[in-house]
Amino acid sequence: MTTEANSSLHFIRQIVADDLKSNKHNGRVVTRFPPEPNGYLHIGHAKAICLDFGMALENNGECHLRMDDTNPVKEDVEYIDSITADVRWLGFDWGKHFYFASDCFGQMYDACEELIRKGKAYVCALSQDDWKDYRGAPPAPGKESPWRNRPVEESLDLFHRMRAGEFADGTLCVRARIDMASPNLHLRDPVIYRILHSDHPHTGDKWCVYPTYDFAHPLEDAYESITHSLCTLEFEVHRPLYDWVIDNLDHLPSRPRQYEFARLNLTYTVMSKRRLLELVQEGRVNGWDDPRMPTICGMRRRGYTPESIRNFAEVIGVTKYESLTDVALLEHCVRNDLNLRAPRRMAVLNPLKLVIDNFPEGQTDEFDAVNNPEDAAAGTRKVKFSRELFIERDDFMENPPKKFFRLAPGQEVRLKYACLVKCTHVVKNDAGEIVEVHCTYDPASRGGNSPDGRKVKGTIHWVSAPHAIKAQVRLYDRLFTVEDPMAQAAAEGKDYRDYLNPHSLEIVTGLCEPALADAQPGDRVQFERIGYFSIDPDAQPGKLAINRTTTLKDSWSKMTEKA
RNA sequence: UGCCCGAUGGUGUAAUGGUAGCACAACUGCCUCUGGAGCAGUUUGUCUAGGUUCAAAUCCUAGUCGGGCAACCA
Repeated sequence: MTTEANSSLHFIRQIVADDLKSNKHNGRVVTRFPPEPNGYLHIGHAKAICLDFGMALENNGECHLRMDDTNPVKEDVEYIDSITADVRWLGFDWGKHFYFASDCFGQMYDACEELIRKGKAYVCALSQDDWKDYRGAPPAPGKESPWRNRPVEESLDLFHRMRAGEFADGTLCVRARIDMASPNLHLRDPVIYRILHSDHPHTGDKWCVYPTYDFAHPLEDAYESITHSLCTLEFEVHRPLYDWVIDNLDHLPSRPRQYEFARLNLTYTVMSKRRLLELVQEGRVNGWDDPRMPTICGMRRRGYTPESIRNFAEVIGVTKYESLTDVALLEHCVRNDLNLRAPRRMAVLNPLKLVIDNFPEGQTDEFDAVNNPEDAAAGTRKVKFSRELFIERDDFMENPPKKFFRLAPGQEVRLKYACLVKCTHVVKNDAGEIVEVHCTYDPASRGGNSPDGRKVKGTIHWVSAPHAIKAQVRLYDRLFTVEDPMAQAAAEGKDYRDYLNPHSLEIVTGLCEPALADAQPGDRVQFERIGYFSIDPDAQPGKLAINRTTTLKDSWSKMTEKA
């Protein structure tokens, strides 16, 4: 699919273009996507991935995939595989540039030593609580740590012994010696190395001291010769520290720059790793890849295509303004994509029996059905037809309003691809519910044409009762009932979970045309007049499970809602 | 509160001192063997006040509002 966006020159593209023009990095563009392996990737990450890889792709550069694993307490190998799989699925290739920040722990340790030797860092023994007092609150300057002027040799010795495991967690740390009076708190002697007696998912028990993000990140970027280090807005105030680290170390292979853009927020969902983790752990959803989750694996399972997500990332743009994007835009992107590629099938999700009284019992007919009206190459298929069919309960009304074009007593309708039928009467059960609709068909209308050119406004889908196959169909809807669950919760003094949509998943047994029997997990189809669906990996041979990706636009339901 | 960042229709964005445009959403109409898709059209916008300029969404100043930071998280 071609991108529908006009690929605007957003500010990051502008910066890269300018740098290329001024030959700032000798014509190179090297970016990186640096996830911390402590959670699953979501649509917000997809935006960042598309940006990071996109800038490289557009400029003949390279984009590295780097596990930012500097905190063993929070990270787990479990996440590494899912992250690489998700990035790959989105369609990006990091080539040989797959890195771990932890592979550079040795160099970072040396860099920290260099700072100490230069008198630009020191080992501090202040407790975390005391440190808070010393750092001070914004308007007033902080107080210097009593260890700030510790002799270099002593700091060096302590640092070595920290590494040797002589001290307990939190007893000592290394701080950069910057400026306790800075209005930017991040410059008031920030911690750059801390003691963590914790096995690391990647380096095992090799280390018990670990660099903090603020120290490690600029170094990782420099070691990999990153030219444009793109991150989200909350790191803006960290940039002076990022630059300080780069500026105060010798022999760094490159001089990377950090640029910040606004993260993605989407309506009717939450995006923070912590919230998503809660939803999973509390069983509010069925795992990280629950199709209601905004995770990449969830969206994949829901039936989203990588193309639609990439296109979405392009359409929403890149700015420094924190906004809330309407999920309708995402849905538009997937419809737009699937409309062109998803084969059409017929399925009835809320069945009502339809009997054609003038069609011989036990006889079967067969009609040609178009697989995709948007793609002639998709060809046609045969659909079986018989005296007893199922139609959608919504497609029949005993007492229809004026503009109801579907089936009603005395009204004629087209059974898609098959023939015209006219309703003669209905059969009800003791409770007064309609259990059967009886029709007669016009034998001259084979294939669904009206031989005398009479107008038949309604066309409905159907399945042949004896030929239909059952499927568990999962109808997914938005996870929350309000646009911004976090903001609403804060405003109303509630919890975001209070706004979980109790109808975000409805499971029904659908009756599908026989062609669905061949469907494989991951296949996407459009059920005519209903929506786009994807075969779930849960599907067993003969036991289909199907997820609704999104509904089709439905102007009839819009009319009835208004009435 | 101090520092940093930002503000263009309902939403997301473009306009790089020179006609405020695009997409989504909404609404009309046309068309249709998906009330889908498609086509045509309509409605709605530069936070406020000053200034610079022939000309300001754009530059300057002040204000207002919103976001971020104040973990030995990232």
